[in-house]
Amino acid sequence: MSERKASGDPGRATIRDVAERAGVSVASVSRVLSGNYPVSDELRRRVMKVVRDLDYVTNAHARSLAGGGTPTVAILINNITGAAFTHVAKGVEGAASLRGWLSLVGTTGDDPERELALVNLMRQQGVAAVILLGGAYDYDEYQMRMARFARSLDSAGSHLVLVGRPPLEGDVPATTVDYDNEGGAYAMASHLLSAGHRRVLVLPGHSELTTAQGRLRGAQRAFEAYGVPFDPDMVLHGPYDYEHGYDAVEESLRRKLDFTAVLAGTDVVAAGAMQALRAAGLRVPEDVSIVGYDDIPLASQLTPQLTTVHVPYEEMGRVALRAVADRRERGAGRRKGGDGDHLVLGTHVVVRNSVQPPPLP
Amino acid sequence: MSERKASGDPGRATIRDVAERAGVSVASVSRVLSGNYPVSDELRRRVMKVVRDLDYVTNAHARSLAGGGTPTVAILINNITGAAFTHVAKGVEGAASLRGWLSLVGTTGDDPERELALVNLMRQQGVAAVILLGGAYDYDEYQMRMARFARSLDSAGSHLVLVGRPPLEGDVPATTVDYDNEGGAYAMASHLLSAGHRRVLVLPGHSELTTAQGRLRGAQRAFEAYGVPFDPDMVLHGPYDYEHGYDAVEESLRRKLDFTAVLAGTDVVAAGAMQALRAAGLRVPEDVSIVGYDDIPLASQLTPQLTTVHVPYEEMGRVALRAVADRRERGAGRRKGGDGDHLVLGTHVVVRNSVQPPPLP
DNA sequence: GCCGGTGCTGAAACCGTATCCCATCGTTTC
DNA sequence: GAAACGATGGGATACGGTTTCAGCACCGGC
Repeated sequence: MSERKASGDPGRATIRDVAERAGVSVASVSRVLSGNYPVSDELRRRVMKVVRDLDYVTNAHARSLAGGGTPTVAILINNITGAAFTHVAKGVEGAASLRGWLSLVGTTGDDPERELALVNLMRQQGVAAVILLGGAYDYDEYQMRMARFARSLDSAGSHLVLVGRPPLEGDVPATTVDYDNEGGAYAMASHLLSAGHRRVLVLPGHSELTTAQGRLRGAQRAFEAYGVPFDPDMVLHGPYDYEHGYDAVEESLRRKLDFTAVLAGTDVVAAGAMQALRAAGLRVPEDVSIVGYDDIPLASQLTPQLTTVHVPYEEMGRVALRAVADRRERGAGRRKGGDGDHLVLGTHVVVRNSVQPPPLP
Repeated sequence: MSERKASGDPGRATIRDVAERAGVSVASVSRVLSGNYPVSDELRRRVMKVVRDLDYVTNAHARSLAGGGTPTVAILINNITGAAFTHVAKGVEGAASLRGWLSLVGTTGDDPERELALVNLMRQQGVAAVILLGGAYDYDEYQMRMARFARSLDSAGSHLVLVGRPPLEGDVPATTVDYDNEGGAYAMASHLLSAGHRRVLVLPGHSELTTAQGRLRGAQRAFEAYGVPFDPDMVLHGPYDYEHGYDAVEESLRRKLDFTAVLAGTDVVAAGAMQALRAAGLRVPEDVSIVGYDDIPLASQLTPQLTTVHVPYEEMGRVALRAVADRRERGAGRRKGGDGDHLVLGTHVVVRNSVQPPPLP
């Protein structure tokens, strides 16, 4: 019948196939499908029947090349099995699909090379925005690297969004969605101090990670506010994982450090710490109190349930996507820094059962 | 200079801009960038310089429209914050990016409507494969629905991969990557039985979920093999979450059910069960033993560490992607069912500290 | 010195869709 | 009854690349 292709047609059906079979023009099919142009009922019926018969779907690449197309956002995350930031991804994804947007997910595995490659890949895809999730390492290079990303994406009509990282300095075209990291740590430490604890083991995280730095600062400020001396020897840095929590507490006990509470940088770290205390025969919270940070589901599943800082991760994801959508609607207009490009969400302490006043000596 | 665009060029640079500025043809730029055709060093240098100056990246849509383009796989998952199947996603993503492939992630939220919409969306994107993650509900409709997906994707040059679901019946163009679900449950139950337990509370999961059905069958077979009567009253169905584990055990204790062990359908369910036992003043494993399923990180972070069934989730993801890549390389040739389109990976029991012989009466 | 390669480059033809612009046809208005 | 008009349909072009095909320059061999 058709001279373009043999009957055993292997590839997918095109809009031309539909037009031909329905006996109408290609333009009409396009109009029926996108529905942004008046079409007679008769034509619509004819076209839709063929569309169903052929199980036709439009080619998204061709569509977006021709100007249409569904907007897409890229989510770049360190580790998709990680606890906290997958909730941000969920928030972004949910908000995106609510608007009919698509989301691409890439994992960087903490590798700057891979991060660069992914940003470029996403730029090729013409994404509406690249959303970078998770705390960053505060190397000197970080600012420059991100600034380069931001400008590069911006000049390609895209946009960089940083979630859970510190904002970029200077006049860089990027949006930051942040939470009150330091404030949460301040409140959490205050909670311990007001319960009477004075000797606190602090496990803020990796010393070069921006979130760890903020959490440590918050804790220090709380100590100052309470007039309690802050002992640097009680601070143990390390990764945000279970093993670090376990090892740090084990080590501290071995070194006979004197503490009545543990301020963990993360709920997972707190879980490890709790396990180590228990292995040493200490009770939580009767002998030692523990607090975490993040308020992931695990926090309420531990025994005892963990007092921790709630971070609105999913909300942050939604906010990030809204920021992208907003800026796209009003034409990415004037920026000039400081505008609405740094959004900070609040945190708060969730009191559960892992804190008690310290035991009498 | 150029008559095509004004100097304030807002959009991204095109290959034509590069060609013009380098004083060469569009074809040459394309050849330099894709590198699949001989080009003189001089030309390459000239082009690459302009590419760097303009920070140019090729338009992925145009590229894939013209035939080239990087292959993309779609990962469809119920809940990106879920525990087990995110590891599959990680496996897929890792294997994909190792080959330079891209991965799209969509979440279905257990909604068949959304699943349908996403499959169509992915079909529009021209993905190499759609990988569906997680157990399925065994409604009558399931087989037909999946078969339709499979054929639809197949005819569009794509492919359906089911991970952690039962394979489709009949001659359907789909690949299934599965694990020995029933075998794992059999081994796990045997472990409890051989420790001397006879009264076991079984929390297999939602009764219509295929994975739950398999786990229940495996347990039953083990009881039969040991000649131990299987009491249906000791089976409590429910979702795979912490709350269900907690509530089921609480309820069982209230009803004064007599049991010395809990066989949970999931590590998370086991965690909930453990918490409930402890809340009732029972010790694990001295008074009651508990086992889980999945071997997610949580399992080794509980106190006591959980004896469970290891499922090679991440490996399954890698295997799924390899299957897609293989079939694409050898041209998706002959199928005719049964070929290599059902891959089963093994499971094994991981013995930790949550099982002891039952206490003497 | 001429002819046939060889090695690279350029022009043009697509890929599949959206949309601008024009043609057509049935109505309404004077 | 003619002209103007609104409502639709069709043809052509653009989107940004890849790839085929042809062409040009330069080379060696006879």
